[in-house]
Amino acid sequence: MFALVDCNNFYVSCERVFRPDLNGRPVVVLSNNDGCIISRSEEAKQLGIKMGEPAFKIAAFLDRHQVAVFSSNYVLYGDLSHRVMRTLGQFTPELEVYSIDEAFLNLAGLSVDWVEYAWSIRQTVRRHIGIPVSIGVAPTKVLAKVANYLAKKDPAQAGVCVLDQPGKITAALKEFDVGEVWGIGRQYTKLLHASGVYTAWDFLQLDDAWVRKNMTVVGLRIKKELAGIACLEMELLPPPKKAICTSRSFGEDQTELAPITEAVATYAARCAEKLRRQRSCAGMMMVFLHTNRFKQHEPQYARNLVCKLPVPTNSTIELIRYATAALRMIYRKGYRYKKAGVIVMAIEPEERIQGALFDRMDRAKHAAVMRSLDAINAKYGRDTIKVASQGLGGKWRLRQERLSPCYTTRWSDIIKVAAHAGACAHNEMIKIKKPQ
DNA sequence: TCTGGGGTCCTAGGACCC
DNA sequence: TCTGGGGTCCTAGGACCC
Repeated sequence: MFALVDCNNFYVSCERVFRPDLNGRPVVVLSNNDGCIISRSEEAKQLGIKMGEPAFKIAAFLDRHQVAVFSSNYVLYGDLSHRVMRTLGQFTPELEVYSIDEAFLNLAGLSVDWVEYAWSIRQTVRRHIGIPVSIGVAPTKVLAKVANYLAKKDPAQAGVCVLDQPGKITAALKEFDVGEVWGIGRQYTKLLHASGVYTAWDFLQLDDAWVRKNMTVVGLRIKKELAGIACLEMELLPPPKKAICTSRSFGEDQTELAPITEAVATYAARCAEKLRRQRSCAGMMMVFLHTNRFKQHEPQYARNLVCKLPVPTNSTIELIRYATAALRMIYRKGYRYKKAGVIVMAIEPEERIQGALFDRMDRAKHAAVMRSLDAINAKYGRDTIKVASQGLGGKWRLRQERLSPCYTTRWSDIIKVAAHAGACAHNEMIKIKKPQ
């Protein structure tokens, strides 16, 4: 049996952990640059606010309904996610962290009552971290996803759904929209509807050969999993990434090369950090730059440049050098740029890179410098030491006008609890003071 | 004024190898 | 009528996930 544990409205729930006054109120979290709605509380969903909606289009609506709006605070969400995962690890020998807010637990070998076990997981996470979760339990990962979906949607399930009997599974699949099945996206849904397939149960009745032909082996695997045959294994260690991308929209449109160079240097530095964290080097790099495609009346320009590096590297200094050189080659004056990014590819393990005969870089020295840089920044905070071309900040940086404090990761943001004189008279033992 | 960011897997077809 | 057999690597495009 597998359990899928999924945090409810995760980003919103993170914001509420330290703001209990927001419980029962509509709350939303915005994407980077305060662009789109990416997380909604139940109350916000009930108001009809849609996922992915651009915030500026519904600004007046949000105001009118007194919706609490937050910029995304990934430092906070990442930290709370770690804490949730650590707690989940106590309930299984095999934990797969599937995303920032989801994990699979392998329950094989446990002889427990599934419903009770799921309940205790739920209550423990709630008590330790303050985040509500939904739990689906079933014999395969895809079925666990189905169960999780039901746990979330059906209030009668109260956050837990166990599909452990063939009869229960069949009954669930007969009611289950095929488009909600994990791995079946918009295109396949369209295709299936055209073939008269509307529920997960209908899908199970299809011929294997048809599924294989029209939906590749991926579709076939989903079908087997729905039939209760486990094809997807637990992935206990995240495999190293094959490509790493760092890209951002600018806080404001940019026209000059200098600020864009700072941005691209910063993105390259982030890519280098990510490479070093997984102990690998990149052999190729792509830099891209484009204008705002939504502004159709303005001249549009989009270009990218791929370059092969002489020797695979994860040195911030070297990656910045190539990235800014590539940028100079694709930058054209006379456009209003919205976004740029750096992608590193052809990634190989650090200890297995192919040298070059005429390489004149002192790679050992770079590696030593990077180790120091990482150690200092880990201790004193990101970018305590950085390469000068990254700049000291500018209008290209993200707009984050409604950022919450980093309650759990920054000394100055930790909540202060102060006892007030005469508190008892006011029947108010403690008062929580919000940091600015 | 204003529209996110970061990934994976699979297939088909072409070029090439012995 | 028929044309050898067995491979790899790379790319572009399409699907999906959070």
